Amino acid sequence: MDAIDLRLIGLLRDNARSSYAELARQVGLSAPAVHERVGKLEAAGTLRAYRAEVEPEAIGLGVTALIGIIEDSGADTDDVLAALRIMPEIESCYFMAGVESYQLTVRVGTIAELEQLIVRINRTPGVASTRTAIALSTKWENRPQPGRDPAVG
Amino acid sequence: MDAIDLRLIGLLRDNARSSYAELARQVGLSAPAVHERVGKLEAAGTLRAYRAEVEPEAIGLGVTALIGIIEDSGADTDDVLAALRIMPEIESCYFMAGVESYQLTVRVGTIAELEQLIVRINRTPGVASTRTAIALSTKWENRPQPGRDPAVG
DNA sequence: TGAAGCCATGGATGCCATCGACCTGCGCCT
DNA sequence: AGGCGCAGGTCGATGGCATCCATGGCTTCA
Repeated sequence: MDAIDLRLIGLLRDNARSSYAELARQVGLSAPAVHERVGKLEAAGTLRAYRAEVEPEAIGLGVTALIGIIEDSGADTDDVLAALRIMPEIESCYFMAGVESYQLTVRVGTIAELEQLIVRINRTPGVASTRTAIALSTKWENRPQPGRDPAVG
Repeated sequence: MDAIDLRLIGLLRDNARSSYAELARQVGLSAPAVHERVGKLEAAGTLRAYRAEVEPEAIGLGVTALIGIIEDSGADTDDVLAALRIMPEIESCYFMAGVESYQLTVRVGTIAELEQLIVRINRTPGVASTRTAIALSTKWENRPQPGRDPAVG
């Protein structure tokens, strides 16, 4: 992980469909060298995936909400997590410090679907209560931040 | 926007670096046809960007937190937003219904940096108070959800 | 029923991914 | 000090891919 790797990561975060030739021009190496570096970053798990970012409204997912979950005192966290994992509407799931054990980002088509989702989560064994906040608008999402050398950090 | 477009979007959300030839095989069309469809989806803004998903720890961003912001009663929302926008640590920013006007996802390297960021946000004119919750672990993030035809939704 | 437009097909062409061979600089061992 | 081995680079070749263009079919609307 050196400065060139960080630049490659930055370039791929800006445009994951860049060709290796293009990346090579940008960082001043040959295409095979870039190919090998990117392959190693993928193998190391640093580059996890390449994803298209889609306008949610265009695919019928116009409602975004954040849901906090308070667990029952005796809840089995693994069971709760497994139940959450199979709900496709849950885009992100963080295990949090604080009263609310989980914080979810969810995406559905309509307020009615959001209601059904909340009911389903509340019925999940181990879930004591939920707190939902609806996003009126998304100012920005998943904005890439320039990486730093973790050794320096 | 038909079923094939939705499948193309799904394939690109799973792997944004798929070649057009590969996409064509998956959906049963020719490569030029896929090329044209994807181009139109990009032009329409449905496909916004292609991004590499990076392990945050590997680029020195191991601390994730969610911050809620309560605005001053007389705050100019545009000014607050502009101040937030120039903070690179803020990965996502939603304008919310409820007491907390904004909900942020932030990513920093250390708890000390998180503290500095919170101070900076609290000092921003128009910000009355903030509430921060730290993510102990990320169960999953940005999991793609199968799209639906928005006309049906 | 006819015409027009949209869209897929198939071929051609130049660029790209990718493999193998070789080179170079550095650290280590003798 | 000198040579060995390795990590990581360039170069060249080749097969596949992106992309443009001309052609032809299907649908839709008058």
